[in-house]
This record gives sequence, C-alpha cells and structure tokens, in this order.
Amino acid sequence: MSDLNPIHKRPTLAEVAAKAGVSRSAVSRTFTEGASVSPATRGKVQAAATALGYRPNVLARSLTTRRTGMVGLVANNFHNPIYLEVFDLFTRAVQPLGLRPLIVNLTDEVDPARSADMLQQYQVDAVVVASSTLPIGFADAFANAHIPVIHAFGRPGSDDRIHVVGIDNVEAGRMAARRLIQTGRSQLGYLGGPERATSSRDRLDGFLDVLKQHPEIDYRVHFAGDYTFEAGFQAMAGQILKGPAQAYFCGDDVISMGAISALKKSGLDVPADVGVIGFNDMEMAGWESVQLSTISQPLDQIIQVTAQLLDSIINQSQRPAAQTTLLPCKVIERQTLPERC
Amino acid sequence: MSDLNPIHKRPTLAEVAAKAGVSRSAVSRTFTEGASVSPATRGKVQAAATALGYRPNVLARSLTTRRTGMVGLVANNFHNPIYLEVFDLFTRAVQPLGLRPLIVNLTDEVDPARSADMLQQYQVDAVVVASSTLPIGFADAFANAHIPVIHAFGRPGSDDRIHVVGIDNVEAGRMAARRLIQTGRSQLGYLGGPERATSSRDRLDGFLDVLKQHPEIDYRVHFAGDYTFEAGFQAMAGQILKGPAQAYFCGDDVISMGAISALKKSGLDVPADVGVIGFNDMEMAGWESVQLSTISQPLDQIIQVTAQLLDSIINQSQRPAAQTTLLPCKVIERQTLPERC
DNA sequence: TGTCGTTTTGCAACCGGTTGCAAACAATTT
DNA sequence: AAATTGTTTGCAACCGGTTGCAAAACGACA
Repeated sequence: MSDLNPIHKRPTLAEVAAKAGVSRSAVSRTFTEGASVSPATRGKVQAAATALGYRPNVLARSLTTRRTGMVGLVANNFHNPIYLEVFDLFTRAVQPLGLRPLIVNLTDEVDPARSADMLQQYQVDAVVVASSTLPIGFADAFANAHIPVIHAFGRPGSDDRIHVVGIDNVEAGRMAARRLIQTGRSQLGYLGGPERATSSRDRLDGFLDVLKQHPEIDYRVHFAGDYTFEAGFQAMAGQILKGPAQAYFCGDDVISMGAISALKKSGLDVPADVGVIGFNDMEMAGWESVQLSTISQPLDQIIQVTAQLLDSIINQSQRPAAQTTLLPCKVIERQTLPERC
Repeated sequence: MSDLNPIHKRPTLAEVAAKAGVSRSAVSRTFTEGASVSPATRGKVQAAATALGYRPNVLARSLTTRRTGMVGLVANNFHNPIYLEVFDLFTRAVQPLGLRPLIVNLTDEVDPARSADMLQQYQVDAVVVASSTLPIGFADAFANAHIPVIHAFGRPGSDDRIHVVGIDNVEAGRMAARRLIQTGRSQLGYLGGPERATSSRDRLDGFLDVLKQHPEIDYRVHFAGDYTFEAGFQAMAGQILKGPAQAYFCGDDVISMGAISALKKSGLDVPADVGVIGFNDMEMAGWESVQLSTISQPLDQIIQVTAQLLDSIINQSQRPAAQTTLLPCKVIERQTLPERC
C-alpha cells in the first residue's frame, strides 16, 4: 500500500475503453454531459471505470475544450482579516460551479507583466482581482493578455474590458459624513487608508461632498499609510498630538481599531470624547469587547455577483461586455459613535 | 483592442517554429531548462517567440512531464485570522518555487472521497492539509489517491504515507501548565478548542501531565465548541457562573479574546482576578489594546519546511519517505498573565 | 422484407506540448 | 584526408483527452 514508487500512474481513458470493450470515444462520451451514448455502453463503461478507479484528466481535456475551470484569485493584502472572509465566501461560491481558484499573492510583486505571464501559462479561464489597493496596471495587464478580468472591490469605469463589482465608495463617504454630522459634533475627521487606494480617495470625495454643504462644520483629512492596526494607531497618535477632532470616519475597521487603541491609551473616551466609525464590518467589529460602529459592505453579495459573472463568462462562447455592479452599503450602529440627535 | 471575440487564441509552439524556421522540437528545447540547443537557434526562436508573444502552455506540458506545478491547499477554518497569515506565508513561499496553490475550502465538505476526486482530476502534484480540525479521513483519502500529502499543523504518526510538519502540542500543553503554575495560583483551567481537534486533546495531555505532578493545584477542563470568539465567550461565561479558576490556558487566541471579553463584561479584571494565556500569537495578540500573553507557533518555519518538503517531493522522481518535523513553541509574555513569582 | 430516418459507434485527426532516437553537422585527433 | 568524438537537429510517437464525420446499427413503417 505505502509504495514509494516514483510516480503513480492513473488509469487512462484508453485503458477503460479496452476493459469495457468499446472505443475511446465511447468512454469520452459517457463522461461528457449531453453526448450521445446508449444506456448499454454507458453501463459497460461506467462499470469498467469504477473497477479501474478512473477519473478523467481535466487538464488533458482542457487542451481541446479550451476551458480549464481554473480562475486566478489575485490579492495583495493579507493583513486585513476581511480578506479571510473574502476567501471563504469566494471559494465556497465557485466550488459548486466546478471552478477552482488558483491563488496569486501579489504582495511583493511590482511587475504586472510577470503576473500576467503566470496566469497565462496556467490558462486560467478568468481572473478575479480582489483588492482596492492593487495598481490598476495589473488588471490592465491581465486584460491585455486577453484574460477576462473581474475587479472585485474595484472602481468603475477605468477600462471597458474590466468587469467591476463592488460598492459606490463615493456614496459610502457621503453616508459616513451624514452619520457623523448627525452626532451634532462640529469637528470631524477623515482618517483614510493609503492615499494611493482608489477606495480611500473616492470615500474622501463623498465625505467632502457632504461637508461642503455644511460650512459650519470644521473638518480635517489624513491618510494612514496602510490598512493596518499600526498605521491607524500612529495616525491617530498624530491627531491626538495636535488636538483630535470629535469624531472620525476611518477608512477601515482595522485602522479604526488602531485609532481607538491610541485614543484609549491617551485617556480619551470613545465615544464620549471622540467618536469613531469604521468601514467593512469585519467579524471582529461585532465582538462583545469591540462593538465598533461601522459601515458594512455587502461582502456576500459582491461575491455572489462575482461568481455568477464568472460562470457566465466561462460558459458563454461569446464573452459578455464588461459590466459594472455597485451594491449599497449600510451603517451598522454599535458603541463607538454617539447617538443620533 | 477590446474585442469580444469568443475566445482569444494564443500563439502555439508550432507557430513559433514556423516563424523561426526551425522544428517544433527546437522551440520546445529552448524553453526547457538544460536541453541541447545551439545559441544560434535559441536566438532565432526567442526572437520569434517574443515577436508573437508566445508563452508555453504549462498544462499541455504537464501531460508529458507528469508534473503540473500545482499544489492543493486545503483548509476548513476560515474564521481564524491565523489562517490568513498561513495563506500569506504559504503563497509567498511556494510562488518562487514555480508552484501554484489551488485552494480548496472544505468547510462544508463531509465526504473525503469527493475532495480527493477533485484534487485528482486537477492533477495536483501534492496537497497540503493546513488544519488541525480536519478529520484525518481526508488526508487518508488523498494518500489513497496516491497524492503526496503534507499535513501542516497535524499530529505525527497517524499514517506513514503522510508527511507532518507542525509543533509538539503535548509539549506546548506542558509549557502552558508550567507557566500557569509559575503565577503561584492554585486553581487553573484548560479551555480547549473543539474536543475533536487533535491539537486540543494533545495540549490537554501535556497540560495534565504537568499538573499530575502538582497535586496541590486544583484544575478543571472544558472544551469550547469551536475556534471562535463566540465559543470562547460562551465557554468562559459558563465558567464564571460556577466560579472561575484563577488562570486559564485557552486553546487559541481567538478563544482567549472571547474569554477575556466575558471576564471583563462581568467585572473581573485580567490578569488581577483571572489570568489568561492563549495560543498562536496571531497578529492581533500584539495590538496595543489587546496585549495577550500567548504561546507562539513558529508559523514561518512551519511554512518554510512545508515548502521545502513540497519542492523535494515534486522534483525528485523518487518520493521521499514520509517525514515528521516538529518545531518548538515559545511563550510570549504580554499583559494577560500575572508575573512569574 | 426492404426502405428510410435516427441514434449510436469508431476512425482518425487534433489540442499543445515533450522526448528517444538516429541522422546531420562540427570539432578534434591521428 | 580520414576517422573519431561530441553536439545539434528533426522525425515521429506519445501524453490523455475531444470531436467531425461517415459508417453501422437500430427501430418504425410500408
């Protein structure tokens, strides 16, 4: 049983055919949905196949069908717990469709061409870019390589070859601003993620959009360098030093956690002294000891739409035109913001 | 540019050969490490290849080389942030080796045969089971399908076909017990993960091993149903109701967080009233507002060893005999345990 | 029983590569 | 210049499947 043989050889279609006493085509056909095989031969083939423990080689098949069933899942932020939820939802959404996610970590990668190369070599049927911080050059490179691209959590309209499914970050920024104004406080702050992230900038646009209509309210803007606890902590520490605003919209829950930590550390109460609203509604935000008020993205819907889109891209011979789906966010009230008044 | 053509056809080796005016073998050889090609033809081929934008089709190649370069990464716990670190480290460790992780989410899967099937169809060169809660039946099924298996975070010795790389959970349990005893407290508690997880049971064994030598110390044992915050919270709530012990070893950092949250909620101070030591040293444990004392697994080493093992499994024609590597843990002192005394 | 329309079947070519082998070529040696 | 050795090259078969096409088998009907 525990043979250390070089490499184990699986039974092939030809062997099954021989055993069943039929042609190779017959075997192929019994394993292809909707092909023409009589019940009799199908029976013989199936018997032989199970006897031999035969499984069709999907990769060999892909050679002629030109479809591998593999999709690239590219990401570059592995420090934000939200991505674990994304991975979970995504894998569970695509597995039933017969698709296999090939995961690509672009954390250290700077050359779009190289990653496009890799995906190309593996003949992925499509690629999902799950990131709002990856330079658009990457998605472009994939599109140039004629790989269908879905940019999840992306910004719409950048390229008509790239499908986008995500949220309206500008509207989310407005939403946050409105909620902050409802606290009745007069000094607000925006503490964004990295400045290069389109999500950060778009949310700021929405935020400012609303604040421009409220000249009585003072505000300030600052970008944390990164979507991390540490960056949030540092950024808020800086704010505290120059006298903090009375309520902040943070670009991300993890940043919020860092910010709150800094506030508490310097003896300020949340939300009595400073209110905080985060973004993402990651699992931890709901923990008893955290209770972070935040704005939730409809993660599962985003993934559902992405999966459906993948399905139609892969199963239509004609590729659908690039489409954009933006889903609505909502405010989740917990304990880090004062009541509405 | 933005053509919606059915499916884009990439240039093939034959076309490159035609353009370069050489045989198909010549082209194949220029793209195979260490094959015999003269500098002259190599030059011609490379010119033609770049002119056409040719990339070899790795999957077609795998047909003859019997090596796909794909490895299955199977996991079933997507609620524990530690796995995000695992994914990050793993993908970054194997990418430079030319390996591609195919991620398999077994959260809802109960049938080992079905997942083995899937991996088999995709001809993965090996599979890494990254979980201590996945029933051993799965790893067995993979081994039965003649796929080399590395069980990361697994328990040694269960099967001589399965490589194991992880930690000595029994020793970790001893380590925790010793540290808890050093607090000088006389009522200790073990708050494990799910009872079915081998890691939980092994740590308990070590824990009891030490406590048996200290009859003066009282202890209790309880299993949280899951490696989640909620489970930790509930479990500790139960403890509080019947009067909690003075210091706990929790099976996981997330459980610890839940437990601490429950303690604080009911007005108990950590560590003054109840001390807590966790397990894993996940990123969050070091956050300013958390400062969880815990036991760290050498995650990066585990992944490094796994990657090396993969490399040797895949690149030797003779498969190495199953080997077990157990790496040492260490106690990370922070704020949730009283000082040693 | 013969004819005709439908299914079912096998042949053979193809998908995009690799590789053993022998022929062609080049570089040395005698 | 011929013989020997080593390197490059192309042919052709193969990896494990799919599929268009024509022949074979089947069933219904006259």
